[in-house]
Amino acid sequence: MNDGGGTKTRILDSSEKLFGLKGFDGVSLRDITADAGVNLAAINYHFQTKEALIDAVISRRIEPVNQRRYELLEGLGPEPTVEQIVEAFLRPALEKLGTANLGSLMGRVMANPDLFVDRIFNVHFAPLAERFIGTLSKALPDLPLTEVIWRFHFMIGIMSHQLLWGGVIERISNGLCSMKDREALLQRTVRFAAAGFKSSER
Amino acid sequence: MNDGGGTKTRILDSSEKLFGLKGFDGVSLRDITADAGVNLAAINYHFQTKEALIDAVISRRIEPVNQRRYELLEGLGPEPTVEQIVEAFLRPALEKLGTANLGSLMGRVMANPDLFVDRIFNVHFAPLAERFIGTLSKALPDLPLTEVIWRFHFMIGIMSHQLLWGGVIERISNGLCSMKDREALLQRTVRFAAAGFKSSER
DNA sequence: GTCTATAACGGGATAGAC
DNA sequence: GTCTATCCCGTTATAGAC
Repeated sequence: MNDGGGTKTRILDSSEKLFGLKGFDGVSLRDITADAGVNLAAINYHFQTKEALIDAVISRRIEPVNQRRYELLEGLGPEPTVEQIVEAFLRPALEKLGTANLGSLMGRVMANPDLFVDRIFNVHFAPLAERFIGTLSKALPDLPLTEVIWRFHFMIGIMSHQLLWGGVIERISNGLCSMKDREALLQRTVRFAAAGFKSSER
Repeated sequence: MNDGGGTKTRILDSSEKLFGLKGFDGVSLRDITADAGVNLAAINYHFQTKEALIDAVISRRIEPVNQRRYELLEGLGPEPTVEQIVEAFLRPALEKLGTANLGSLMGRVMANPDLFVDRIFNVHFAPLAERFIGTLSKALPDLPLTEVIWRFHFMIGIMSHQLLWGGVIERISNGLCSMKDREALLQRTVRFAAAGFKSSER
């Protein structure tokens, strides 16, 4: 249950949690009102439609994360290493999405390309992706742009999977892999992805 | 539309296609009957419930892929390289899942951990994962088992994302990245993942 | 095995009082 | 802004004729 903040915020918080847990189609507006302790009509009053609610839930979290990515990238100096660029991209996702169910929420977004490629990806991610791909290209001058883009997608795949499976990864690894130490997880991921980026083209 | 094979096969084929395109919750039994050209009651006759239909759709495709993975792994000889092991895992996914919408179907599975971790993952993937992780551990004797498992998950993430976003990746990269040359894509993915596996632990 | 018809239910959205 | 009550639609599943 969720009883902090105003009605609108409580709706967003509960939606975020439930969407992350069960997917967008898997959660009804009635599920949300029950969790948020608000009336069904309040959702339509504040957000008109379910689709608009979904967009509001996502946008509220994407922008701070991407803002932080820009900040970290710009704080790197003129000739950043691949490791630093990769970390600038991944750290905010683990930091800001680490609490609550934001991780699985973003995982749900990445898991629905057809649904979000126009509404979310092209709006919120495309400019950011271009910026990071450009910076990576400079740090990897021998790698063709096409190859950089592919590898950027590989990195996004690692991140999405981590966000989605974070909740069960400890269980299916018999307790060996824990998400608790986020800094260690980040460094582990950065090493893997950076090594991939720096590998020879053939 | 789909008009080959018997009723049961047509239902499976259409389900596979539509589930891949729109997700399990996003497709109604009526969508399936319309595409398959069969009657609504035929689904209940052959599969009883929607959940059982989903499981049947998935199981029909998972086992041949995993069988091929075992075959490739066993064909490698006593001391395979990391590249060879990674390729043995990834190739069947791209080969057998390359046609139709099998790719996005498997992506949907990987995108729903809570739904499938018990029904699918633990049943079909767990033994396979253990086998591959063991083989990778032998090829990477200095890497702790925990680290091998983490990196195995990173690889799965790359694969899942590729399966899910394959359909839109060409569009969002302005035509630069194409899924058409599957062999090139496979080699590109193997290089990236193998480099990640072989990177130093810290 | 395959159809029509329908039951039984839950979904999103809205009207209108307060 | 928040409530109750309700509309209307699509959903899964089933009954029963053929």
